[in-house]
Amino acid sequence: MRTHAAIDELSKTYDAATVEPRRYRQWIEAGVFHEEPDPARPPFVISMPPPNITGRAHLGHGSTYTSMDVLTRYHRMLGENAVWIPGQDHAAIATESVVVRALAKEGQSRESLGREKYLERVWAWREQYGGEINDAFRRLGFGPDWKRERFTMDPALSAAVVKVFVALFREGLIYRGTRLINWDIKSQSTLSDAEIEDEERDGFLWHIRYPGEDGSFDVHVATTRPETMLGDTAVAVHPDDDRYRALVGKHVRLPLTDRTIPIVADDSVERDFGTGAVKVTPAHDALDNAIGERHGLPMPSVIGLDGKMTDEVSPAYRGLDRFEARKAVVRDLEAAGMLVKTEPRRHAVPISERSGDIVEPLLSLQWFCRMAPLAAPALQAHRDGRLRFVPERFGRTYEAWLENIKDWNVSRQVWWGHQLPVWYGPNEETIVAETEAEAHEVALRDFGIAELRRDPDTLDTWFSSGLWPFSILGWPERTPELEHWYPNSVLITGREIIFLWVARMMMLGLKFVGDVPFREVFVAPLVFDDKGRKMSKSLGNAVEPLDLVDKYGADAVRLGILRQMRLESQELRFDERLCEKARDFNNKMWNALRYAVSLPEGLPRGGTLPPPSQLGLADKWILSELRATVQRVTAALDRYEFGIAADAVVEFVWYKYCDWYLEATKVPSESRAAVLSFVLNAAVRLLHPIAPFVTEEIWQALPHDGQTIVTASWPDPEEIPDDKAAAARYERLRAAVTKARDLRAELGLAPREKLTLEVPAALDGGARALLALHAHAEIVERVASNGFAGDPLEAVAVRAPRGVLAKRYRKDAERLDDEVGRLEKKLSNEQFTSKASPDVVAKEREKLSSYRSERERVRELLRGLEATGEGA
RNA sequence: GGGCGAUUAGCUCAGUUGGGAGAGCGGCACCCUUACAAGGUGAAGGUCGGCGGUUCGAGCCCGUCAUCGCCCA
Repeated sequence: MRTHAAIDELSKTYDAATVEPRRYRQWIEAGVFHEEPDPARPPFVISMPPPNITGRAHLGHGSTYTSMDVLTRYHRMLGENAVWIPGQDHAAIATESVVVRALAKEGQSRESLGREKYLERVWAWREQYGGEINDAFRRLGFGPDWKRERFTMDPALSAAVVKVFVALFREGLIYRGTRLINWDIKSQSTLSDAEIEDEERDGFLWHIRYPGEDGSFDVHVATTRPETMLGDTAVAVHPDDDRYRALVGKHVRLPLTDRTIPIVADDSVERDFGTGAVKVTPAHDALDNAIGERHGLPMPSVIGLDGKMTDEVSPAYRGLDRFEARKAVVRDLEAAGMLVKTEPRRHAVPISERSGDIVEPLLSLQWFCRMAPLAAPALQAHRDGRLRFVPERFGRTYEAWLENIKDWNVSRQVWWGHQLPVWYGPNEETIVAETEAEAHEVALRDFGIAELRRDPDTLDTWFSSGLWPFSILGWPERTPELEHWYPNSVLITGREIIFLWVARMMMLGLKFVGDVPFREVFVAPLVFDDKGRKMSKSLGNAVEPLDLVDKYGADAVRLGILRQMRLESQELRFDERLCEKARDFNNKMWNALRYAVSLPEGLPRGGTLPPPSQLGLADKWILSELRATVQRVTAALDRYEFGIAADAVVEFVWYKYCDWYLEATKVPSESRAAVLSFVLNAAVRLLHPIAPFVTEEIWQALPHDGQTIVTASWPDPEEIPDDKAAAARYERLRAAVTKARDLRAELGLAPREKLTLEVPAALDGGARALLALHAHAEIVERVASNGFAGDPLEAVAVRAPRGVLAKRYRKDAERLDDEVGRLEKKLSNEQFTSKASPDVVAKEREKLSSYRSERERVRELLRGLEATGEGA
């Protein structure tokens, strides 16, 4: 396919808004993102972390999801069997709260509708709004294999969930029990740690006196939650704390109750907190619960699921809301003379991300998954290198979590999700089965009962996402997809879900498929605003990526963000100016295309270069630079260094290709059209994974092979000529030009006025033409400096009034004196020459001699000035 | 309290195994030079957070302190 557009057919500025939707449509119609498993090619597979159906595109997707798109596109161009599998997460709690809120506006509720009608309603909601984020992804140019899109609630994926649950139950890894969990009172469900955010809030630290049972001592404890004292069952101190050593084993009277509680010694107590003695409320605090477990303490629940005080407390507080109870307790403690003091204190309060309510830790009968047996293989996989984190340090985070793993509360009091495959008989007989029919069979066989009710709870959303890398490939069937694409090549995610998600996929993948779900985990940086604050809805500083796409185009948003990405940095500071700059760059590249197609001789067919004998100095230089750029970009992408890769292309295209090579071709040559076209074609392929649209548009307008740049091949550095001597010579020419431009300003010459350059007679015509062009100069021969032995380019000088030149040369000479002096001193240092590596010493000697000869040149020019006394 | 990361020009960031610091933006000067003003050319701007150590030599390695951020408890 070839298109030779005349320059006036191409708009003067690149118009992303019209190009992007058109190109995306073409890609979809051509099916370029779809792959079938092909054992003949190496696989490259990424499972898209499924966004919530309630989710919206945010800038975080700019770094993580763009990285996935870039890698998939890059590996596709390398000829691999590259696929990026998309999908969505049903997001139980988030979706439920959205739908319940909508129902509330109609005066309805889950219960008033009934489970079946309610679920229909949620599905309808999903149909209507669940696709929004995919539309956003398309606008961002993402190219996953849409035909393979999966949803965690798809029948096949739901069946996988049930299968895993039943298998884990039968192995004794899933059990039902009463444990401390995070309770969201407003949404009436348990929460995972990830759904809780600690927020600093103003409160008080109340110091309470617990009198000794025998009246011989008092113990003071401090708390930010005085209402929980009604559920205290001990006071704990550190075993090595001399202040309390004698009291351990004694009892104190718990104020406002008729109970006495023991003083226990426990290592976990912080001696420096408050008085060093802490109240222990095992039913309402995680640390206290652990102490309670260790010491076999009773665990009365004093706050109920409704947030009100339970029957465990005295009638005076019973039924009070937890915050009213706090006031009442403080008031009564004060009246009883048990309140020692009250000090204002800012402290962390756990807030439900879903409801905004203060989370209540409490004891509840729930389903749990025993994690230790699953964690051991996951830990081992990392230790023996089957799993690798990039950057590596996140591997330590992963290990630390697995080493201290706790059982996982998998049940949620939500209706939207995977309902537990659990049935109960009239006497709480518990049956776990893959289907209702099987449950009845088992019930009849094992318990002789026919009447069953199903557990209304659903599974934690992370349970189904933990199966994601293999459930989307068809597990438990041994599909070709599963055979060829598992393990995935890499997982890309943010560090905040290493525990919740990454570790669980590892554990479940190893357990059920028998291998790691992915070989590498790339942890992408979080996106911060330009002031270094984390972007969040609550701060109101989140930037809407689609607004940016409207303003600058998707390519510019992607390029702008990726240029900021660095491997070791945890934060990506976003500034809209980055997108603006990237848009400018796209336009620059676009105009390079306009220039190329406007050459009167036209662009040659086919992508081949003329033989080296027909290449000029500038041609050889730009080709060497291109080759180095290909190597740099390839190496960077292989190391997940997206910022380095993007920078390398931009620097090459803008500051080498456009600023110098393109200018150089304004001296007509036989080779220029072929080289311009070859280099730009390769450059847009290098950039295509990062900026897919503009590169396609340019590639299509250049001579090319194939239907689309999406499936074009990655540039091969071995096919690009590399003439180091020629490249070095062009660098000398560039240096001469830059020097000449320096003097322009001092001469007060306008850019359009011509400079005069004096060159040695020995300088070849090709170099003269390039000098004249780049420096906008007239070339005259200077007879004076014919004795110069080096490259005549080094003897190029500007003709200017004696005073101006003398000033300039003296400044240069001074600088060179400094350099020469520095190196002479260094090289005369016995310590340096004997201890530094011979390599380095040789390099320094070389530098010295080049500075010396440069200084010689300058001195010669100065002498020449003084001898002739000539001006201009 | 424990762990991790950052600190380089006014701002955002580069700086490859240690061999006298770079880019972009902003500000300044000059230019609409026919690919591009979403552009070009040039000049200015830095005790590389502080202190100490290793080394012939430290932005880079080690220690320590300070400030900021993230994670865990």
